[in-house]
Amino acid sequence: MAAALARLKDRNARDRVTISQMADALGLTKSTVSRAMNGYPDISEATQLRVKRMAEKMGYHPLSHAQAIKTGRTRSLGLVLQFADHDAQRPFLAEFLAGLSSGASTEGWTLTVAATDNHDELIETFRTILRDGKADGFILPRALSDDPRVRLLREADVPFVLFGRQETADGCAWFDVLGEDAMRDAVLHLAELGHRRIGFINGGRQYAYAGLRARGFADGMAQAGLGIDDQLIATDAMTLEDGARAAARILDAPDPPTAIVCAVDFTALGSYRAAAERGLKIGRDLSIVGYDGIPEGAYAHPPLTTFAVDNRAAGVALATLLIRRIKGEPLDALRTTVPATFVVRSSTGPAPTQQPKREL
Amino acid sequence: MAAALARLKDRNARDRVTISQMADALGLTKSTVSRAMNGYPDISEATQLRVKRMAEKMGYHPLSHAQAIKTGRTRSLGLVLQFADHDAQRPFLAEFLAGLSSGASTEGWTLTVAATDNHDELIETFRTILRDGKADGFILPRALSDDPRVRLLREADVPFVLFGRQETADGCAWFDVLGEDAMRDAVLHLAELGHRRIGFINGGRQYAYAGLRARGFADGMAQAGLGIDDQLIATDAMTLEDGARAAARILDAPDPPTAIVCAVDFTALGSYRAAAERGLKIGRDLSIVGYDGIPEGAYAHPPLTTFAVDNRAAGVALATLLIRRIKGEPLDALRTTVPATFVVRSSTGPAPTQQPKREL
DNA sequence: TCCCTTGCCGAAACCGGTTTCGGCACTCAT
DNA sequence: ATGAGTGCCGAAACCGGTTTCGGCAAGGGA
Repeated sequence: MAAALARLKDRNARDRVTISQMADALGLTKSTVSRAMNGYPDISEATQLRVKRMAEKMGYHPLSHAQAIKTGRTRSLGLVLQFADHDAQRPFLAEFLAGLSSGASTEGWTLTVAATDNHDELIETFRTILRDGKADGFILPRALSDDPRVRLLREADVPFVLFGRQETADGCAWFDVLGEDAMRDAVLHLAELGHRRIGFINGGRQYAYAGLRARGFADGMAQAGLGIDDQLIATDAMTLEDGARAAARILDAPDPPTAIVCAVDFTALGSYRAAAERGLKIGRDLSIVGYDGIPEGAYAHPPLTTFAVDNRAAGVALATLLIRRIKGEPLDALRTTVPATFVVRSSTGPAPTQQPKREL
Repeated sequence: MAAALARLKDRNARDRVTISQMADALGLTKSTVSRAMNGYPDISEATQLRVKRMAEKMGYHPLSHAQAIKTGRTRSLGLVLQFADHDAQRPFLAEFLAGLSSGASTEGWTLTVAATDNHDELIETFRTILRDGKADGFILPRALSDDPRVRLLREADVPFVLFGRQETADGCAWFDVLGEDAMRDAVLHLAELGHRRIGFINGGRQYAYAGLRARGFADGMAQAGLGIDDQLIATDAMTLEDGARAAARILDAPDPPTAIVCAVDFTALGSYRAAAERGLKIGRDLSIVGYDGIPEGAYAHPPLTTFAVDNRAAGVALATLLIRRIKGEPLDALRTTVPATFVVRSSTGPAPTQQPKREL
């Protein structure tokens, strides 16, 4: 603790070591030290090593904003959050931030975040951050199918990475979880349990993932040799209430399903409600599979079978991708996907042999 | 949109206007422009106005990291999040961030955030941010009763503001919500409804608020002329599960209460569970008052009576307080409290005239 | 009228880095 | 031996601001 405090004071006491002090200590000039630190080829291996060792020893860390004045880059990642829409984003935010921060800091970068309410303000926010050089690039969470941020940043030639994929992937780096595979596997899992009529509650179609997950569901149904009944399909459900509504409609269809796949955990939890109102016991009369892996799912009754996505890992990945992007790596090397992990709990079970009884 | 794009490009196209361009356009020198922009008294009113008008006209914004090289200040606020403990913080995070960002940006400041998992890393994180000049001060969320961050930053003479109050308030600026008043009013509200045996489920005692809320509860009981039964008191409950456990113990006491005040909404929701397991109908057999105003409370059955705290407003307040602190305002001017707003919903009702029946 | 303030601004140094430009001392082929 | 490269580093300009210092002109008191 005492040591930590002393090191904290270092900065305030202004005994931060500068490049000139390094140069003096080494008997070199500032320029040589600078180039050695940055690995310029015109500095000999031996000198580079000597300089870097001394930096280690003296605790020399170049001041990022002093470098920025010449390089224009400040070693910080930008994140602009939008809260105008539903708040489904919130449970993920903490984990996601932790991941971003971790990914950034291991490379010596930092994270500057801003939040906006409306669209106009959003653009203005990007502009301000850029103008002030507070970020060298941006992480764009929740890719939209037609994303104005992407158009903007791409044309302005500002580095960015998407969390999510876009159809028009040219000119974009991204990281994404394979939601379509999850939806497909959900269907196959249910089919294996004997379900033949399966409903699907998709998320907001403005998001890029909606198309992918719909396709994944369809693929699963096709692979399982099952037909899709439009009456059992719902879209644009993001919240618990949306899910309850959608599930209610689906369950009240003339020929209701024995299972529902939900593209979003919240709507799965909403389906619980609709099922309960109809006297259906989840896991027995009706199977439900969610997606996201929100903590509430584990505590639900019964615990929700779902596909968990690791938002912390996503943050780490996105941060490192963006840093590489800023450093100039080609785009095609900067596209990554990971699978969601299937968590089988108790909301799925064998298909009921007869039509579920309506006890209410 | 096109205009927005053009302005975005501004920065990349490097046609950002510098202080030298300003000087040329005005027929002044850099130094005069700089001092005029910063309101130095040795520049005439007329010139200051002329310069500022021109800055407006040309869109001149001094580069914060260029200033920082001399001033050491970069116009950014630091926020270090900790996720080691329970995740009760999460639902507030989004609103809180939005508030911070908004408060910062209206003053032309930005927000640097980092997240850590463990304690050692925490200190290291502060140090790194400070060393790199990525923040001029810190916002410290969730004040602890004995907070190592406070000790550290105070001794290192780094500006900061607390979200929450401390006993040893000397040397601290803070913002807080009057949780103690809320607890007191909760008791008084219940007493007015005829309740005479009232339980209390407090939050984690490591947090500064716990002591305050306990005192508020005690004050309310005293004002209502009611005695406190230790068997109806629980502490250190933060999560829904904690609340369920605590409520179970309290409800199973020899002489159970007809109402419970909870220092944390999650534990109030947990109490719902314990009550349901005992066949008690919330709002009739058992009244519950929460605190925080989490969204889930509104959707609970029955909707939770609680004290809502505006985390967005808290963020705004904390950001502006910190900025003023960094600018050198005296500490005593930088302490603010606001009341929580009482939201009466359906989890509170008149005290049952007879002992509640145990239907289970 | 003269000197001393005072108000206002310019000149230049400075902050902590990066980058361009050259130049010196070695090879190495001729 | 000589000229042309090449490897390696120093000198100095530069980035976009801030700050110190000094000087000029106007005003005011004696």
